[in-house]
Amino acid sequence: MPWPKAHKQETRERIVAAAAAAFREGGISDVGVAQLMDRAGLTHGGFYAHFTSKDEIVAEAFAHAAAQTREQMGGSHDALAYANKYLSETHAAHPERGCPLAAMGSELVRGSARVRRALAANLQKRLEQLYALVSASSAAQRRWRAAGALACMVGGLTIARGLSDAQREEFLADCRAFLKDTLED
Amino acid sequence: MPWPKAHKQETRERIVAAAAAAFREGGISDVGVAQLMDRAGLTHGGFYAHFTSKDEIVAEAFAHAAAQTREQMGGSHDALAYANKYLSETHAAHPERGCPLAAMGSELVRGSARVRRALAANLQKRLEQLYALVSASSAAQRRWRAAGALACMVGGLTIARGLSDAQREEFLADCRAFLKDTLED
DNA sequence: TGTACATCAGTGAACGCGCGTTCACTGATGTAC
DNA sequence: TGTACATCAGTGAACGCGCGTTCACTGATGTAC
Repeated sequence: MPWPKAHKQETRERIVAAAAAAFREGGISDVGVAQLMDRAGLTHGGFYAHFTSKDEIVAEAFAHAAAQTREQMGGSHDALAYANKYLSETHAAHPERGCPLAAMGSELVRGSARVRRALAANLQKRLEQLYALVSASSAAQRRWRAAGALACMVGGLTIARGLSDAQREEFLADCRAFLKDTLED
Repeated sequence: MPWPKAHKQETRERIVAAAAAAFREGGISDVGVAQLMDRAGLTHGGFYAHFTSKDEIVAEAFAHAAAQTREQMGGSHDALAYANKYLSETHAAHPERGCPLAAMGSELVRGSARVRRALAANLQKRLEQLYALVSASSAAQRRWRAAGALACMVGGLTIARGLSDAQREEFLADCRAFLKDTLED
């Protein structure tokens, strides 16, 4: 065993992390294998020693980003704090380390079966995370509040990123006020 | 004047309409000039007699799609009817003739200055359209309800499109229930 | 402890392909007489 | 009314380029003796 056995696994994880950032920043179609390998400090030829295709790493990078976002948001004490953190200027300014649904949502939904499976699985986890945080008077209300709040966060952040500074600030503030008004009762 | 003077303008509009459908269906980066010209019934070489670059038609196609969506949604009598139509199975099944924010939102926000200008202008019109339909007890509440409802619709539809049939139906229904609960009072 | 060796992670040149864009051309058209 | 002509919308071959992917190789490593 000429190399430490954890070495290849570590490199693979480094590539996945680099891809997760690169795709969120530049989009899936517009970021090439060479770019993401460069970002991981490697040359493009080595990619296929770790992955069978670009599609494979798209699915893995998405799952990585989704897990990262879940962890970042996990510390929130209630749904409102969660939403305020998600719909913050900081999150809007840093797609490369933020929610992959907002950063590359419309590209993901056109993805392969593999990508869509990853999407469905991670969406489920995010809904459960929110479900545990929202207050409601019935299980049904709790479920639709989790779904609606997530939809509002993802759509709100996506749209906000397309706006100028002043417009973005107002739009994010309006989305936060909307959820505060809705979830607090 | 060897050709009817309206002819070129008509062809141009046909290309814009074809592009608006093609980009919403396949994404901006993944749809080429040749594909959208083919969809308009023309050969790719003629593209540059009408547009200076692909970027130019991205902005125009987005504006076209946004106007189309505004018209389609314009008949709604209140905000809830609007939301129900937007978050319908039909809309989810037909991105190519639906809202461009949901179909290609994450690609648009990374677009050129020209694309982002078109995005900001059309977002403003959509917010005004919703602003006129929502009920609220203050101007501020009215504004954030329009913004929040739009965010929820765009995010909800985008996410729904990535899910399997059964999951999608439930998620859309939850988003509709959320907005019904929120906007009706 | 030092050296020869086998392993395999990573390199970089090369592949066919489709992209956005250019341009010399073709041929359908309305006008002039 | 019929024909010659000028216009220019649309054609299709060609361009350089970067893409995803392949592969012969290099060289850093742990092991055997």
